[in-house]
Amino acid sequence: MPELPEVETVRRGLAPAMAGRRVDRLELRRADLRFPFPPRLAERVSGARIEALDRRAKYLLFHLDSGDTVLGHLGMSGRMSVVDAGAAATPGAFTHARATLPAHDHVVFHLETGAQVVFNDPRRFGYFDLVETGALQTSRWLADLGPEPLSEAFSPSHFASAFSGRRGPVKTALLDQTAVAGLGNIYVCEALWRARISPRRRADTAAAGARGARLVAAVKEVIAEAIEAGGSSLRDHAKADGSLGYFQNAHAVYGRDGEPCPRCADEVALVRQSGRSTFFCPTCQR
DNA sequence: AGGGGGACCTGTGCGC
DNA sequence: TGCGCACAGGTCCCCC
Repeated sequence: MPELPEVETVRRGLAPAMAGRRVDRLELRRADLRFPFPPRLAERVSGARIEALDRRAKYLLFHLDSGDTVLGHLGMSGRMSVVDAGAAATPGAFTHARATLPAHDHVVFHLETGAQVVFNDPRRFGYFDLVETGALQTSRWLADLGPEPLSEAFSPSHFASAFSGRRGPVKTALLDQTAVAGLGNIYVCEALWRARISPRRRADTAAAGARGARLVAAVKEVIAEAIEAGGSSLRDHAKADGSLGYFQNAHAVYGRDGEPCPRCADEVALVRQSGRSTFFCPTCQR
């Protein structure tokens, strides 16, 4: 599920249920996810009020009135769903409303309203940490991130200098979160297609001059449109209420190998770069 | 420093 | 119908 647009979609879905609410109890149903939970996490969150929900790159940030922030990452298969007070009171409705296996419900925020926010993650690549809000930007999670793609800081000049001297393929470089943060496999493939740049092109030449400006613009467009669409729902739901995003219908190349390129009608190709699938049109991406 | 590969997990879909 | 393999939206760590 989770690249920046999916995480932003989750944030928007959770905010009405969580912002301004007190957490009666944080329930941890196992000792760890990808990493061990920080010491006394449940005690330090239970009883605190969530002042605001924020997002940085693919991280969810739950700012507490205690001065701490819960930082969460969804990994590959993590999702967060709101189960409202009525449904939570009815065991059958509880699981039915979310269409996920309760076996992988690892963390539950029990809110003062009676609503529950459930973190479900079959693969357990997701994780939570607790960081002093004032130290967030320098924390190990956020310190090295590049700018948000939709910010002015992600400009052609920033991009060109961030990739200067990088001779590896631009596809791989874009997945590295230090030049621009929040992109993953789907949106990198889609942005390169829009910019008509080959994923195999050297990063430094892809990010320079007119090409670089095209790529920056393409990244911004793709990310903005995907957020607007509620993200991409590939094999499960993206949204906090269990409904589907629909940006997957707008994918030009991702997951469409063998289909005609929407621009030139030649066949979309699938190659492997650094162990990950890359979809692109070899004819109109150069 | 940059780049590649393996590791971490479970679920699913496909070919035989 | 069943089995085994490849693959999945991420990123961390080790190695060259």
